[in-house]
Amino acid sequence: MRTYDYKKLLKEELKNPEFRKEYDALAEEFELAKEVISLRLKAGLTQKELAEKAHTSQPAIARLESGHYTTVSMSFLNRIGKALGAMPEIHFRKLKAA
Amino acid sequence: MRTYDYKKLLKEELKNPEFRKEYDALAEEFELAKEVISLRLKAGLTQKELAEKAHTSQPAIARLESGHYTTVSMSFLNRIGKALGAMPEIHFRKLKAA
DNA sequence: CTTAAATATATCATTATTGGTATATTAAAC
DNA sequence: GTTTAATATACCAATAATGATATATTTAAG
Repeated sequence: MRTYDYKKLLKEELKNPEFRKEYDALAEEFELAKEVISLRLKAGLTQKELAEKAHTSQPAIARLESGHYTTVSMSFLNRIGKALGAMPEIHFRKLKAA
Repeated sequence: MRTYDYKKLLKEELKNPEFRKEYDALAEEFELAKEVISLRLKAGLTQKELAEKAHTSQPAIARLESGHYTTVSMSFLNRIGKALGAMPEIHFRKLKAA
């Protein structure tokens, strides 16, 4: 059985310039996935553990963290947020005129 | 047939302290609805017109603007955003420890 | 290497969201 | 008052998102 300390792990990994660069380079559209992953790791939770807290399944968390969240509902995000001690906020950002 | 100038209308209405107060007093959870309404009015669109641009129905817009968006999907918001020249952004805001 | 935990992918049933339509309500113009 | 446009509400069918499960892959420990 592995013993993880994700909090420490992420912290250490972010000190690594290469890891940091790749971490930050993820496209804008994956911001939410990044946030979920980051919050989950900081809370020291595995996907399975978060899934249990949010009353969902590990595969559902994996789907969310994969970054394909164009097909995600606010109610789902609300449950995830609650399990992570956070709340989702949505705002529309104006784009430059076409 | 009424002729509206929503841009002007909202601007004028927001000058009214009472209107302004009520407008701002809407709960945090209605932020998104407020944004949609504001963006739509600034674009000079009716619910029906926005619905057509977003390939949805006027009642669906009304539902969104009513503020009950815990049951709204990102794909729906993406379409609305596109029609309004904006894009939805989601972030998790950390809550104080329970 | 083996083993075990964590994460990712796939499939299908169930449930939630949205579409479509009708109609009610509100508000403005006349 | 009437008429018309805009918005809101209600209902059910169609569709999309999620649940549930199984399994594959990745990663780390030994």
